[in-house]
Amino acid sequence: MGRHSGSVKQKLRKGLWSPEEDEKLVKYITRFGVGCWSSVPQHAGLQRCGKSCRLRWINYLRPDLKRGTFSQQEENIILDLHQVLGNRWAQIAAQLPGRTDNEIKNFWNSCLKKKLMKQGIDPNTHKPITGGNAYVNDKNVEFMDKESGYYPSSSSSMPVAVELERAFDINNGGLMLSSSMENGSIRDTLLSKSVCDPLLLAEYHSGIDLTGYNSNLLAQYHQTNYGTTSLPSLDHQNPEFSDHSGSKMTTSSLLINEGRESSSTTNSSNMNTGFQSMTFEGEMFQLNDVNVKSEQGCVGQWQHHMHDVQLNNASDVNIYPMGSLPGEYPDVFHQI
DNA sequence: AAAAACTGCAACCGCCAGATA
DNA sequence: CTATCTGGCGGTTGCAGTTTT
Repeated sequence: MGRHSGSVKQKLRKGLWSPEEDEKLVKYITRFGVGCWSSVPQHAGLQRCGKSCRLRWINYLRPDLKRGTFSQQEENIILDLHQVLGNRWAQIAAQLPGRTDNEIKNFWNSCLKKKLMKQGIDPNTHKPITGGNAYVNDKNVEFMDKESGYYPSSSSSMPVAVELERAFDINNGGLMLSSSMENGSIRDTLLSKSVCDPLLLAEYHSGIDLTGYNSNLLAQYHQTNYGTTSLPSLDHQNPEFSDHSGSKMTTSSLLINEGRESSSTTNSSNMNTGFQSMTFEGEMFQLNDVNVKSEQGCVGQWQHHMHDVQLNNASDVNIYPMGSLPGEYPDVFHQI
């Protein structure tokens, strides 16, 4: 196989890089750029394998590395993305400019993992470790890090998957976090969809930028994945709504007051629940499924399946993106 | 003060997929 | 089509520095 291949049997150096070696590598890459790594050691005068040179450059010598401690925002992004992507460090690193997969992996293993466990959250599943169910209302505080403000009860920066998970576990009008997997993990749910845009979800939800699609982070994501920073307008989205019989809603616009329980269509009180439901004309609506497809980098379609509800006339209901408040983002979704 | 335990992180290892001969 | 090469990735190790006993 290709591993450790090469005719040169001369002894290669291992272990930590010396400043002299770093200098040689930097000089070479600066002058000739990154190309065939297997030939770099020979040309740069290094007693290392090409793989080692590559790693040293990518993880340490590259000039665009940020280094230093992770910011709270970076930490939140890692947590959100890990929840969706799992240990796909390279993919996570792609969303964090100046950070390497190795750095993020180390940060996760040495810090975030422990932090989550301290909060009673299983770092693998991102679900509460404690047995049985835990009510979210008020009591969810015990799973939060009050100091860092992560998982606040207002849900404004709660990881999207947690929030969505909550949406799946509604019981007798009370919201529950379930430690069982009977409803499937959010990760499974999202990954089972045709295309998923996790960063979009994370950012969309987090309230980093209420205009959602315009942040640099997302622009970079789209540049990386779709070769363009031109971001779609929310106005172009075409959600479809149907009841579980499959018939389309006839509403001109339908409000799913994301992340909050609404006591009326225009009033978003009861902010503590953080699940996706609403009350309209005295009836409670809940989301049982969220299907997020991505077409050319945008959410092309949301599909919300309602249960036990026949919604015939809800023309005065609107839809808001996660994290926004009614009035801040009116009429971004239109019925098709 | 010394030894042990812990922590953070750089680097290595083995596997894999895609490219190329 | 097969074998080989290469780069990329995630898991793991080893070591230096720090903290605790």
